[in-house]
Amino acid sequence: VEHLLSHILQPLVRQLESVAHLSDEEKEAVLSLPVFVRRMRGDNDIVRDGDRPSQCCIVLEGVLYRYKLLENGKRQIFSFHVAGDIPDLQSLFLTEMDHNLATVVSSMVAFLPHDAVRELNRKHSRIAEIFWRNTLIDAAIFREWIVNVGRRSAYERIAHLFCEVFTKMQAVGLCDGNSCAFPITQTVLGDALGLSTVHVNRSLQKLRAEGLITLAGGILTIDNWERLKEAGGFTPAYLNLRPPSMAAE
Amino acid sequence: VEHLLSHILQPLVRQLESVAHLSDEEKEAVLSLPVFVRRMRGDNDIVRDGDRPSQCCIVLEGVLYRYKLLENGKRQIFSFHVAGDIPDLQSLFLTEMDHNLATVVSSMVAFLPHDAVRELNRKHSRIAEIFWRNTLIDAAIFREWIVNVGRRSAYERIAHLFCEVFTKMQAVGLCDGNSCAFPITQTVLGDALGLSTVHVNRSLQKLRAEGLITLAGGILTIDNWERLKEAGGFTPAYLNLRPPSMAAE
DNA sequence: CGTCAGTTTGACCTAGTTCAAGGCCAGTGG
DNA sequence: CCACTGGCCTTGAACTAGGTCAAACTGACG
Repeated sequence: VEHLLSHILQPLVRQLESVAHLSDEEKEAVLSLPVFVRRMRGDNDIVRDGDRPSQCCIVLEGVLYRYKLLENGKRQIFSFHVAGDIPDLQSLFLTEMDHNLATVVSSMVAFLPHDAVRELNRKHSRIAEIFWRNTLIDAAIFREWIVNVGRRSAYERIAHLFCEVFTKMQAVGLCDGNSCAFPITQTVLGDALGLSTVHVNRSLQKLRAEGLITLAGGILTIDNWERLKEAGGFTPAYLNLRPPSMAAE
Repeated sequence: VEHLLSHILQPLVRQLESVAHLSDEEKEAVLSLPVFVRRMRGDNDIVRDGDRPSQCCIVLEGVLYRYKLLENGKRQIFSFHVAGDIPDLQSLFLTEMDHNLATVVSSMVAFLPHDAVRELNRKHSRIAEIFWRNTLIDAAIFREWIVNVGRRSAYERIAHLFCEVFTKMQAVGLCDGNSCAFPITQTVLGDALGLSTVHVNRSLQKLRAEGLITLAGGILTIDNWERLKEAGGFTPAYLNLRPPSMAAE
């Protein structure tokens, strides 16, 4: 078991376990996927709108994000991804990318051929189900993102995003107490929330002034979880995480 | 073949064929799914946030929509569904609903037990793939919806939504020339686009004044497709429709 | 003919944008 | 060791897209 814990794809297993139970055999199967690992500098596209990738990628370290660019130069971001996530699993069945995938900061990424995933799915229908489930959770997060951008104020949007990111990271063991890495500039934050940088800045200050969070040096600290949750109208059900007790097992 | 064309689930087959090819055997398998059909009045919930449905539903006629309600009473809609759509296929793997599904107008809905879908998936892995693919397209539409709400003006948002709805309906043969049914009130439109009713009204008038569309009596007519597309920044790639030539076959 | 749901209009208001300028590092190169 | 970048964050002032409230209008339907 020792070698499993130190395996390079361990973050993937941890992520899968945050939403479903895996047998030892299934873990073994996942870990033996043939991947090609690459470190990438920050702010770099990995896959672009219009590409037809033949592999999907797994975040091992760092942060990725997905976005679209409009004709007028505006950018909309619709997800952030941390260690263990497979941000472009959808490319397995949607041949042409309809958006871009890029690094926020320097990251380690594993590339996994579609064929290998397909074979894994064929052999382990349970894993295929979990992958499918993962893409469905992705969609559930998009739905909530729509609510966030469509119906919440700037202040609420930011609070909500912080809750979501923190909860997801906690589920895969990437938090340290009530802090987690959050190396995201205010400009990027604005593009994720449909806001201008200036207004993100001001709303952020309000969040700080009210003692809900601390955000500095790329570290987000939740100073008052209850009030932050309330401010963002956050309810974690849509993330479909296993209850912590089960996840612990 | 005659009985196939008049089969009650024919709209489902047509929808599946708009995104993937189906063999005769596969069509037969889909059509023989055991469903329970029900007509529902307009503006009625079918499944609610928090429910744990054991079936999913297929629109046979009419229009459904999915939405969430916020604590403060605001509503955000994130999709409309027409004949052939399976709006809550995700409930197959996400046990608890994170949103509501309701009728816009009086509609005919077929209910399909999860067990039957699972069995179909097991027997026909190609169909399972197509279903998966369908949920991925759902997610792609959500992504574009985020862009719409996050980064486009009211005028652009409405134009974009019209393009999307029209294109989707055309793909399943629900348009009549450059017109299609669009029995959606301005209030509902506002909740879909993150706008107030008043502002939807004014933007709509602009769209009309410029001769891009006609919308009256629940019928949407596209008067200038090119300019409407441009106004909404619409590019249909994300819908992952098969090219019309293939779909025709 | 009244009612009810939906649309339209007007007037006023505010959350958020835009533009432009400073401030604050951390890193680089002399 | 210091000056000089170049990101990023912060601030201020003016502006505008869109929201809110409230009333009038329209048409369908019993």
